[in-house]
Amino acid sequence: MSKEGLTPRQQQILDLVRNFSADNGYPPTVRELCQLAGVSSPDTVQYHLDNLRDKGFLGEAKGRSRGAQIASEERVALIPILGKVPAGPSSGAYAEPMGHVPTVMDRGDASGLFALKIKGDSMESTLWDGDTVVVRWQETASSNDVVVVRYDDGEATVKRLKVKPSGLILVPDNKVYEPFDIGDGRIAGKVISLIRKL
Amino acid sequence: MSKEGLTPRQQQILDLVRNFSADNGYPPTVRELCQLAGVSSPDTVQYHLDNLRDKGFLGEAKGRSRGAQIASEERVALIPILGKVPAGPSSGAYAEPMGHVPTVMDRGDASGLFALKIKGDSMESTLWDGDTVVVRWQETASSNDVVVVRYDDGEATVKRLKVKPSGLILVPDNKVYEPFDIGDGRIAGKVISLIRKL
DNA sequence: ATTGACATCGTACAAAAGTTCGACTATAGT
DNA sequence: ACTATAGTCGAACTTTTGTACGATGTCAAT
Repeated sequence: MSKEGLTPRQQQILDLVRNFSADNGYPPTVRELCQLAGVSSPDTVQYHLDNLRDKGFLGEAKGRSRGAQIASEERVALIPILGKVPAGPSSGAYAEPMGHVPTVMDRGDASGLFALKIKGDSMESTLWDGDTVVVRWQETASSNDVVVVRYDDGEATVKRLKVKPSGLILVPDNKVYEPFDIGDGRIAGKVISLIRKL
Repeated sequence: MSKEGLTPRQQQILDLVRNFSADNGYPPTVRELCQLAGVSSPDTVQYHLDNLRDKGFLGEAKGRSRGAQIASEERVALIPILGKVPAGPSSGAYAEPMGHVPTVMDRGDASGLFALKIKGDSMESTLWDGDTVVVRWQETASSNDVVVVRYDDGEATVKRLKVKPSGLILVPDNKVYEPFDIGDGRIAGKVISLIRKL
């Protein structure tokens, strides 16, 4: 549990696991690690693996093949990039999205997340054309949150939310555009993160 | 090779592999997929796996346990977040970084990449305090590239580069600060991508 | 009616892989 | 000297796991 004080050997084994996983897409076996680390006995590696698990650097997958998986805080989920905003979190079971965005699974799982490509300049200075945003499914949000709003015709838009007594207002960060009432739109999610290629 | 025309069943199996991998940190075994897909014969799953490999959706790891790894274009590498810019790409063998940033391995591997946390407002409007940037190790860059410059005392800075006949100029995007000569600094890398939590 | 793609089944087998055991070495602290 | 920690070894054992085989069923097109 300590998360502190890895011996040099443990550090090395952990790095080996990380690199192997990144290179191959799956963790190494005990014996593959033997080779990589230059030791001859599987038990030697197993010994270090057990310690790394105890300290929380590896997930609890003892007994399974290639069970030397990196701990979940460091693990990564691929969240789908949706072209349009679909009906809801549970939809689109087997539909192929535009691509995937890797996200660290900091707090629990990533099943409530999706990504969108930004088109247009209505949120300019905050969000640029071509940016990718990560969105969490939620039907309510607070003032100044950047939200995804879905309309019945399937169209979706990303705007900054203002909660007024009169109702919900959507304001484009780009001053060239005018704020407008949400109308029959509904909040689909909140933008929590931005990825931009420079 | 076609990458097109997945049958519904193949689509489902592929999704199962993706979800399992994201949940567990390693791909499923043939028999685990049997359960997930609701079929009883390992050969049925194997049959679909072979097809998915042929079409390029899965990597070539036939014969190995848990060899149903997602194709490398969709795979992810964890690149280290370095507090300070170290000596070079080959350094810091077993040093533990501040954290990791997931990145899709679009073009080959991600070993030439690292990440930095932005501090200060000198690049404001482009880069905000707290942003994480992904940097590719390289010692040269072009005008208008955002670069990481390293000084002999170990200090590093992120600025926009201007190549002038008189030499290299570093210009902060924030107009409050003045451009200055690179001095004895050297280019360590180029900022290629930006990740911002909102 | 027949062909071909798609999909499945159950069984069997050989290789891969996690685990365990007892013993051993080296180092540092008490 | 004694002891605890870290690390290693090699062999044996038990599952797990990928693979192969032969047979069957469905459905659409020819």
